[in-house]
Amino acid sequence: MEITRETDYAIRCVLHLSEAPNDVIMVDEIAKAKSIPKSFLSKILQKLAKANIVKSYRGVKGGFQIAKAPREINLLDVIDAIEGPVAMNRCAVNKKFCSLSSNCTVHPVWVELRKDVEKKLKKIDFARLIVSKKQ
Amino acid sequence: MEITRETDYAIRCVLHLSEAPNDVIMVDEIAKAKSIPKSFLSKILQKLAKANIVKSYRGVKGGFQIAKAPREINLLDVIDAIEGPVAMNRCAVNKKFCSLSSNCTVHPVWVELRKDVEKKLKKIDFARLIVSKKQ
DNA sequence: AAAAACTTGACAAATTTTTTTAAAATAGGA
DNA sequence: TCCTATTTTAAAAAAATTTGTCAAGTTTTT
Repeated sequence: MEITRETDYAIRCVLHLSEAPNDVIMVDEIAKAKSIPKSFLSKILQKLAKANIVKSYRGVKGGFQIAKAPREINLLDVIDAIEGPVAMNRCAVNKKFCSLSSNCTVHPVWVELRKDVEKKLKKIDFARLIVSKKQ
Repeated sequence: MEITRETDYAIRCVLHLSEAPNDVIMVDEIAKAKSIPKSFLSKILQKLAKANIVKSYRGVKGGFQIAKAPREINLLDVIDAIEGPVAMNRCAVNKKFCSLSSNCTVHPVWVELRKDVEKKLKKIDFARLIVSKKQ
């Protein structure tokens, strides 16, 4: 029941960009600052760009920049961008995965737990994560 | 952020055994009843046995039986037995995995979320899961 | 035109999950 | 007691997923 390495990297990356919202930063710099394999990070940034969390600029002087105010981005946004919908069990997203379907008494537990976790993750925005760093 | 297939199987299995606490049931029967690959289930049952959630009997007339009252076993017990300590991020269990260690502002979020999820899972015992089935 | 930097897709390595196979143990009967 | 069918146990193999790499292509600035 863990987030993946990829998601962890994505969060670090958004954190880095959030700390300098006005700067366009190269993949290489983020990779070094946050100890993330560069080519893997490139891919992650693509997903974040598609989710409109970061903007990309190509060519010389290119790089990535946060696409909106850090307080407008929360942990759930990033996790969703990378992993897709959060679920504890695949059947909590799509019931066809639940071979026992209708009479599965555990199913509702996953659904509720999922809602709970989502609610919590939505509360943590990146402005807050930066602030707590400065303390 | 999902539980594994293995954990899902383990829960179904404990559920099956909880429904007949006085019976010793063969792997094969559980496997068929709950749509779990038989040999994979064997492995899962070993882990459950080590965690003292089920008892095993070998030889002819052998099989598995629930080791304590269903109300004494909760979802967290089973997940812990299979996956080890629940964490959202590996660094929430052991800080040495967190390359950014001391100044990682996300770390406390995982720790708290973990506590939350554990608390919820601990509340769901198998007596309850059976009851809701009968309704 | 050349250099710098992102984009994309294919591929490879590592890890985890699932399945298969062979070994060990036991109840029960000859 | 000893054999055998039955069942668990354990190790190994296969499949799937995750993580990481690389190279060719595209865009932008100088």
